[in-house]
Amino acid sequence: MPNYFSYNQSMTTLLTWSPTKIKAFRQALLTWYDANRRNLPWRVDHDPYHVMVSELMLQQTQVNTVIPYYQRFMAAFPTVAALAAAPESAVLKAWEGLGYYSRARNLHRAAKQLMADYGGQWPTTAAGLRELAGIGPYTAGAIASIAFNQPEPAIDGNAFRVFARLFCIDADITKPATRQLFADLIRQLIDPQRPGDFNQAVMDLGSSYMRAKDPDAAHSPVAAFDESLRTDTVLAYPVKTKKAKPQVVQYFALAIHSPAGWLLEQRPSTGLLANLWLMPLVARAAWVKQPLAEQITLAAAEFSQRAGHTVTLRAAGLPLVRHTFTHRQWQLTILTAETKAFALDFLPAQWVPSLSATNLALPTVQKKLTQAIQEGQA
DNA sequence: AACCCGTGGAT
DNA sequence: TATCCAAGGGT
Repeated sequence: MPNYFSYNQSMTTLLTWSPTKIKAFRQALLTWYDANRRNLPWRVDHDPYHVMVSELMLQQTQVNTVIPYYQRFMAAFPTVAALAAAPESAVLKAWEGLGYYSRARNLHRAAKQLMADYGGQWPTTAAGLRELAGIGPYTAGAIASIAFNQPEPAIDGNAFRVFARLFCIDADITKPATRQLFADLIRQLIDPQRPGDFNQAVMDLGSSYMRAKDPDAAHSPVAAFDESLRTDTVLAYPVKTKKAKPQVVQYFALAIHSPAGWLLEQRPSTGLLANLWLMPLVARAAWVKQPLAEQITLAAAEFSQRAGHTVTLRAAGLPLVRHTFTHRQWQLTILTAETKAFALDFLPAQWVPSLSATNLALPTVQKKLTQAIQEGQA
């Protein structure tokens, strides 16, 4: 069966719907949305700051996960000006546990841009919004349409899935070039009177009747427009290539304790968990074939050199801590050291009296380490 | 273009 | 348990 769209064809000539059908689609979608829209904390108004914070948090993150973070973030940073004035450490602490921490740093950067470069005046077009840190094609379209009533598509995973099914589009949505295909289509479908509601309705549709797993396309408000339903191919869309498995990396995690507390090291300002705080790690890859006792001696030597202070490390006898990121799985073997409170002149590090009550932003993997250590002490 | 960047829920 | 995935952006 031929698809309505193929990878190298122009969308303009392939939208087979009549103007009448397009209007009927908009009405079916928006009527359903008006009666069934989710009540979400960032939907109480169309304030661009509220939209921006919610959209950044919602990138690759589920709605239910975001809600409490959004509430706390708004309480801590009620306005763009407040966010711009805050230290990055406070912003990261508010983001702690939400993941993809570059989003928090970009959001902070965008707030500073708005205050410093734009005099607090928001750009109101998608192209203008794209100049702000952390705002890509999706988020620019979302803010432009929701906050500024611009007829811009907001093409997230929901929109890809919804329109791939409605039109049986088999282009691979993981390929950047495919976005243009969908954008050309959605620009013709979007309701020029209510673009923000149109985009949000597509998202609500994509998280309910047209969800990825266990959809209920037959009862969707746009079932009559759904070519994949008509051809019984709903689950064939969208087409996407699979992700690679995360690679395993082994480290020693150093639980170094002194009268001043536990030692936490700040991660580098780029890369994984940038600027967050974590017990010092020592890579084991170069030593994997050596006996454990030898590895511990080598790890102590390496860390002592880094810290400018000699420590003696011991196996803690605690369970291996595993933590999986998008592209890596860490396997952490905890080593312990009891030491005096040496000066931290050579490490971006701090002594913290309590691992569970600190103003430093801790990634989830550190919380797993903390839990393993506390259970070992109990 | 291909790869990097977190986390928790669902199955 | 393993896998997928959820309102993507940066480089």
